[in-house]
Amino acid sequence: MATRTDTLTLEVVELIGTVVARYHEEYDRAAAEHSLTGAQARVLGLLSLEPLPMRKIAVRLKCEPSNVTGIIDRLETRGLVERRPDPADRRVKLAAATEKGRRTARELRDALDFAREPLAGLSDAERTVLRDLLRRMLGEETP
Amino acid sequence: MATRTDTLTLEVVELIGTVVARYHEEYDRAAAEHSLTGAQARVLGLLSLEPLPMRKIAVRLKCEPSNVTGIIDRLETRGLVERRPDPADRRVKLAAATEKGRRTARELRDALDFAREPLAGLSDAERTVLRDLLRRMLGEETP
DNA sequence: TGAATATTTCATGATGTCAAGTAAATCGGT
DNA sequence: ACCGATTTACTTGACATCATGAAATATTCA
Repeated sequence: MATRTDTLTLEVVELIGTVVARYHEEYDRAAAEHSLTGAQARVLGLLSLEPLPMRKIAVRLKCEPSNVTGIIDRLETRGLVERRPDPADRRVKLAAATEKGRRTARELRDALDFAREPLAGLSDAERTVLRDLLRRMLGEETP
Repeated sequence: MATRTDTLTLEVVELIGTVVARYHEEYDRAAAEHSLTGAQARVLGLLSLEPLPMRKIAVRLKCEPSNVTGIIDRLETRGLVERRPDPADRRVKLAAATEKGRRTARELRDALDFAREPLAGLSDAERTVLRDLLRRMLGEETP
């Protein structure tokens, strides 16, 4: 592969590493302000959009379902999430954000300036270019 | 801030989220192939470049020094890392990759195709643009 | 000598895996 | 349509890793 070790590629790889690190710092910082861990914040964010069965949360998180049990337990203890039965399947438990949970998720989103604030330094045209390059890098087609 | 909620910005933010997720998948997968955790692989990568005092590892990882003790313990048990005294300061212990550790780190690096392989779809000019946009996003100046 | 620094140990909690267990749905053969 | 076997969803328990914070030890520095 011709692109493996040239300086330019390595530079981009390194920059992406920095982006990843910066992203996590911001995310964990915002979560910690609400006394949440990164995993809890992530799940709360998912559930603020729609209730989900435990199993689907595990798929989204790419972890074992047994792990989700604990995360939901801790969010439920704090009144941010509740378990509901699924009327269509009695095996399933739906985890749903409470009103308090949705409020927290909204505050969390607003605090997540990581990619918004630094992006302000780029013009619209530049952001468009960046978007398209990232899309192609991720293997999506530009629609 | 004018850039907070426009569609373009949110798209870019989402793409960056995807990049972060993809990066971790690749990293953890590559680490797991050598029976290493993400944290262990990261530390081993650092130490394959140069020996470091425990304290500096903690700074790089942005965690408590007491945490590093355990990570180095586990790498040392597997013969990938060794602790050496610092001749200049007897309080300090230098963690250094062993020959086996350096070999593992090299294999790990070679397996880390995350950002290299997908980058192959971009031309040199595009990669240059991407590099410069990422740099500016991260607040570095283009030298 | 006294304060600061580097590391470790211990207690604790969150996250992750895996194996086993319970409950409910679904499938296949009669 | 029925019933036993399998699959699916979730929880529990045991265990490893990662992370923090407080306290202990050893060494350096002012």
